[in-house]
Amino acid sequence: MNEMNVSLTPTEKKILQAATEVFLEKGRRGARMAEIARRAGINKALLHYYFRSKDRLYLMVFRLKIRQFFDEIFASLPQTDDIQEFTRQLISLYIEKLYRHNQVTQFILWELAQGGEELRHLFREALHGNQTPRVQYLVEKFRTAMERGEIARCDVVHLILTLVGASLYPFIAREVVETIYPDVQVLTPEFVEQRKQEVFRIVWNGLKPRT
Amino acid sequence: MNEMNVSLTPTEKKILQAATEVFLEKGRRGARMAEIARRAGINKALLHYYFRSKDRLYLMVFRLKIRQFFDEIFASLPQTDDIQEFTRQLISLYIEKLYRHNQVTQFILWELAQGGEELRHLFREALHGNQTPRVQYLVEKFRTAMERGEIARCDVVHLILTLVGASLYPFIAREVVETIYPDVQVLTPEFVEQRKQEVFRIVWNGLKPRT
DNA sequence: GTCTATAATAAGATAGAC
DNA sequence: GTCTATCTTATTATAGAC
Repeated sequence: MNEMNVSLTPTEKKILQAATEVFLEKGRRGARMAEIARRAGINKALLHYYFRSKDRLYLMVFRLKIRQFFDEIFASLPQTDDIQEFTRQLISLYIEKLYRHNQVTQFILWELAQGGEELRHLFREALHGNQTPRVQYLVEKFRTAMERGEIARCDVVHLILTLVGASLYPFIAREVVETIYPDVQVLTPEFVEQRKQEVFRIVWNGLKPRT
Repeated sequence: MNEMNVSLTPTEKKILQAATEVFLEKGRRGARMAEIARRAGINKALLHYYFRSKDRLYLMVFRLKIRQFFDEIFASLPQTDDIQEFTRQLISLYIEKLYRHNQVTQFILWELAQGGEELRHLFREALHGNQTPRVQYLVEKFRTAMERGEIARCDVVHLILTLVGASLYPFIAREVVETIYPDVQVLTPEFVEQRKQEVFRIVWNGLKPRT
């Protein structure tokens, strides 16, 4: 689950591993090259030999993780034509990925806190690049269902904001949530399953055709 | 809207103002004392004269803002006994505060990214201190309504996670959201009103008694 | 490729004059 | 209270030997 891309030398892998850890814990600015070197079992000079600067190293780590995350999601989009089932599986997939790629949610948090510039960059790239068909597939799916009257006409943007916000929040605010509700353990299969069901229930309530 | 507490000297106010700006932009570690001093129109020595260290200054700024935020919310909790109306007003109040105290959401983001230690501290303080009655007022309100059958029995924790997540997300991911949906402007009265309605609609769907 | 040593500078904190 | 000058340490980055 933690492998970096193959076709990297063992040293590069060690560095990326260590860098990931430190950037996650301390953030882009708070991270220290010396600590990354220490955890990778090498020295600072070698970091610069391989990645030239702290900034380049950060971008390498960050983009690798985020791309991997979204690639996995788009690679396994549900195929069913039943829009209710599609929605259920989509939410389940998204929350499952948030759960399994916990590092990614942490990176997203850091990025958002800094203004999200790198995230915007990646999104623009994805939207203008070869990800476009996959993104459009999603939008088309809902648009078609809406035209067919299989789901209610509604503001799709707000619905997506609700879906993403409700899914993401427990993972990014994990420590706080677990403090306020001591019997909640976010990173457990049980909680994740409950969350999938709850988000689907609430989103589908907002989608299903008015009767 | 931006005033710091009164009973502060003009210099202290200037410092807190400047510190707030810089900590918001750069985060706790990324912020530079020299820049805070420059924006406050003074020099570094004076910062330490008033606040002893960067850490103390940060905590002062952070706690001031967050306390003010939650105090305002708890001070104006809706009073109605109609649970539907109560829920509507509660969501409206929360989103309105997120909108008006945009700096607070930014601080919350930074804090969460760092693991939320300071936030946890404040919550524990609030839960064990004189805020307890107000917090319990909220919980009791929903519990009572549930016992009376005015709302469906459901997992209140998940409902609150949905409420908070759906409300908070557009504000913390503003830059990204506005990149993906170029016609959305989060910090406008129009969007804020739409969001209030949407979150209420979706939450109430999850609350209203099964028929 | 990997290391040691060191440069160059950035940053928090303080001393001491006024 | 406020300033200038300075200390001390941390930190990124590089030079140069092996």
